[in-house]
Amino acid sequence: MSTHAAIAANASRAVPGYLVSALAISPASGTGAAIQPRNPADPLAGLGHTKVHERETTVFGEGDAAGSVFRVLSGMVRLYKMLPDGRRQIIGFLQAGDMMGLAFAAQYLYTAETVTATTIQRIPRLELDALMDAQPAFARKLLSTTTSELMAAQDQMVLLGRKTAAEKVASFLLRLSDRKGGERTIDLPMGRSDIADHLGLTTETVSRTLTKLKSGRLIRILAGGKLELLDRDALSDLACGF
Amino acid sequence: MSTHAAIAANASRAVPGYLVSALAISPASGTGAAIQPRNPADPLAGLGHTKVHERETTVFGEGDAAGSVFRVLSGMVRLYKMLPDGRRQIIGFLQAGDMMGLAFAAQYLYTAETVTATTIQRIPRLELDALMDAQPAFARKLLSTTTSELMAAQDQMVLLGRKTAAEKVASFLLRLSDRKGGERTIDLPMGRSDIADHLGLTTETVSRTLTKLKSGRLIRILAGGKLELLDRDALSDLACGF
DNA sequence: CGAATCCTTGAGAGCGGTCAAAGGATGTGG
DNA sequence: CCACATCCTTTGACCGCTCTCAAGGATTCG
Repeated sequence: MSTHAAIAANASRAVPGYLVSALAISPASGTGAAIQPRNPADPLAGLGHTKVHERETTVFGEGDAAGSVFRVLSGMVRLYKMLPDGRRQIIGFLQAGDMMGLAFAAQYLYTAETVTATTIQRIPRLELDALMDAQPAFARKLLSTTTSELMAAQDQMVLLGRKTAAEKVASFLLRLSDRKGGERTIDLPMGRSDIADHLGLTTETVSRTLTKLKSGRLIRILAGGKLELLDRDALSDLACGF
Repeated sequence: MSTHAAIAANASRAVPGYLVSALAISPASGTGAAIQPRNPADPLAGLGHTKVHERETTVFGEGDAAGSVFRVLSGMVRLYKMLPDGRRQIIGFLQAGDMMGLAFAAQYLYTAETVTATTIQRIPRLELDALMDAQPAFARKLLSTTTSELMAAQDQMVLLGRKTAAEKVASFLLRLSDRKGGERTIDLPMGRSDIADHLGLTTETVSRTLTKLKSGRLIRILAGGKLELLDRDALSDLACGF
């Protein structure tokens, strides 16, 4: 019951991640805090094996045989699909608490790469299945979380299909902020080309748009890949509701 | 009980939520065949209430209180989200077997309108919850279907973010065909502006692109909103794998 | 500290959007 | 059953947002 309430609360985040197949089990998700590997309230705690991956390395590739699901405990991961000629679409950025590889398919349908050094829990499918059998409530939890991801994916469709470059970038920054609980200062550990491939733009357009937001005093770009939101209301207007 | 917890938590959303998922429960989906209301192999058979909706009518609107989920038994429905200034993104077109309104949110996150006259089964959330409690396998089935929807949503992100107009239209036509089991002749009951708002284009661009495909002998436009795929291989090359 | 990588900025081009109007299809009333 | 009105589609001309190509500058990492 308390577990269910917690999940429902996560599922109802005003602006959940833009991640895919991402499962935010822990209420600490998104605050930058890492998931604790051994938490009695976490059904996945202790399952599988946990490993630290270096920055800019591949966790699994599109088309690889899919035997496990993964959960990010700390750090950041990007998921993407590529067209034959190299065009790339980043499906989402995963942070602490998010899951990936959940599809019921024989192969992974996207590539997962670390952006920063990342701690990842690898859980064999069989263990996850066993957990769902043992705890039917867990299967419902997974359903709820997957549905939230689907909602986020639909928001992303609106962004990609109908928003201008400035609206896309503003939406992206606000999402990152909301994910950190609405903080003014956010991390941008990923490069401009990652942002571009997530928003359906080019690196040049992302850079130009950020410069424009900076000139308009809506944001301030800080050292170390950080960024401060100076005028959240103006950004929100620009974003057209994420 | 679990339902109560979910609803209470959802009611506390700071921002009206966004949408939901579409699922294909029936293997007969997309063949044009209608779902049978009383099929012993269908766990949803006989649940809720079934009604025929006229063409171009609203089933539910974004923001409406969400008390039921719906399943399309025959006909076609479009799901869309709108930006404040009227820009529209069609999330998807639903056919026989597809479900909508599945999000665990207090409000529907998108609008559902019929394209053609459509038979729709309305199932109260409480009945669906009861079914999941009674048949854990059904919850797993819903999870599997929702995951498939998520994969489709990710393909759509690639389409919207990285494909050209011609690639978008070719992908769209091939998807419709595949949904009908790969038939050469497909139905296009929706208007050009519906297609445009699904692909992130304008009606003019959709029209021009179809004309170009017609000139290139890749397709043939038939009377009554039908279309024939003349060169599936060429379309497939164009589409870059959907 | 040095070198590679990434970011920013500029100039110009092109794809798709906008505006406009003619051509067809659909549906309704006479 | 036909005439007319309305809506949708198609086509054309032009525009502008974003992309492409290019180069200088900043940052990061080994």
